[in-house]
Amino acid sequence: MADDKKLPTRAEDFSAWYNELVLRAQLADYSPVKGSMVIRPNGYGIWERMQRALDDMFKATGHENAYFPLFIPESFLKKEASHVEGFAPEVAVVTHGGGKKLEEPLIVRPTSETIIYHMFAKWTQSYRDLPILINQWANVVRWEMRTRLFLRTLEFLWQEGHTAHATHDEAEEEARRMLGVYREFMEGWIAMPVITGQKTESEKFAGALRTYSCEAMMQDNKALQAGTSHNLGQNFAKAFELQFQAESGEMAYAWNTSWGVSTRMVGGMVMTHSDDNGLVTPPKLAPIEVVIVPIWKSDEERSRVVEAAHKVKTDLTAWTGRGATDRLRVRVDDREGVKPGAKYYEWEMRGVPLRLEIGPKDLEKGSVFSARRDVKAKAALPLEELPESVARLLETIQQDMFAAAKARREANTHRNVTSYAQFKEIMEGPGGFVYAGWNGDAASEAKVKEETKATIRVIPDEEFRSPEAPTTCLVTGEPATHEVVWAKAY
RNA sequence: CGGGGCGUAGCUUAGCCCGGUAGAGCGCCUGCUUCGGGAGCAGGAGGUCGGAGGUUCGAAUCCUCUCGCCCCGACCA
Repeated sequence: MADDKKLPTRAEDFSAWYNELVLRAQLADYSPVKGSMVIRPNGYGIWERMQRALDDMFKATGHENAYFPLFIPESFLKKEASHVEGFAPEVAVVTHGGGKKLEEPLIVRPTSETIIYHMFAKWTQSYRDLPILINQWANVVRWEMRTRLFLRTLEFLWQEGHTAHATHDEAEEEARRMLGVYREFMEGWIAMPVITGQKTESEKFAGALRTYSCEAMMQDNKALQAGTSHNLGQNFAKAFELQFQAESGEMAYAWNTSWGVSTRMVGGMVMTHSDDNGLVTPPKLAPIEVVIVPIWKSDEERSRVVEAAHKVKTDLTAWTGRGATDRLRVRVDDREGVKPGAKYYEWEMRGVPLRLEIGPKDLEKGSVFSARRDVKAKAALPLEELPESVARLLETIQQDMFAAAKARREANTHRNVTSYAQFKEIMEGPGGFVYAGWNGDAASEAKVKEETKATIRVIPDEEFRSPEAPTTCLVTGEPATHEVVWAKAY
């Protein structure tokens, strides 16, 4: 009986834990259409905070928002050979409109490269029109066979940046810059450490020259690709005749990049930080940072304590120490008929980072009682300078969550793995990230995937590489051309 | 699309084998007492048993068809 109030635990069934948590924390709910979901206010509030932070970062790096339509002529998808090959199986096609069969079917965008570069071509004549730095916030549709809340659904929300440049190097710089922006966001806001690097040929985006990605480790030791940035080269420019006249007078094809992150990050946040009691949200993304629970026995106490609770909320939200527009996000739970303990469990399930309890004893002492969501730590905070101490505590929580996630990743990262037998043991057992040598051959990559389900997540950027580069390929024993990170992935 | 499982109240489900007209827990509503880690008592609302057809005096239960969902595998941010 008490058991149906508890979540399945991560240890006994990670996947059941995740699904149940997403529903119970009211992040999302299943919609009547198989494979799609409703994002509820609790979940959407987190997404909105993600959007705002990222959007500011995109603007700061010179991008502007625009909006391109949902429907794309089917013929557009076919113009770039590897792109159509990559996406055709998962595209939803509209064949009828207004009660009539359409002359040309429309596809529902799985991504917008084709329509965007078609438009860019229309807008570009000279090198003076470049670069074009555009972002759009949109929904996209990919008809997946197997779906999971936030991680893979038929429709999802994302942003896709699309840029056009005069030179390869400029495009390359842009692709790398945005990868850096993603990393900064994931680590600074989601408190989710990531490894950055380049994707192998077999894992790169259909139509790209090179794909870079941010890879995070979830609590089941599986990798989550949390964001990607592509140098598209001139593939789309050629397919859509995106040309410009260079300073020299000659015509040249533009160089493009595209980069995106999605509501999948909400799933990443859940699987990085949450525990068996429910959601744990990093303060910076929490729609509610502080919940105040008043505690009383008699009616007389109730009126005093509830009044004090609202006064504390007012003091906290009026404080401008984080800037006039970044106020503390506070909620008072003064519902009657629900006992304090029940409220604690409820707000813990919903992931509120900090709880303040205010009862008669606290009022006497001139303090409130605080409880952190991320760790079991409780302490009295003096009412004097409460906003400052609350803000400090939230900042500490944010940092501690990042540190804990990073420590967990490191503890489950294996380096100096040279024997394939040892590798198999790791993948069949605890899993995690394995740094190892690779001969650069897609065949050895495919063999490992076939035999262990693990794939090369990324060819890591320099700062993540081992002090001594592996010299032999994990699979074949041949000389290694790269050090790569292997893991099972979502 | 293959293999496995399941549809009974908002949720979890009992009943089905052996037909007799639906019961529980949680949640919800009202009232009183409670309230520093998931409250108690009393009263109450809520179900064409996924849908269609058949067998039968009678179907949640037996038969046929159908729809949907979940899990496992083949595709993927």
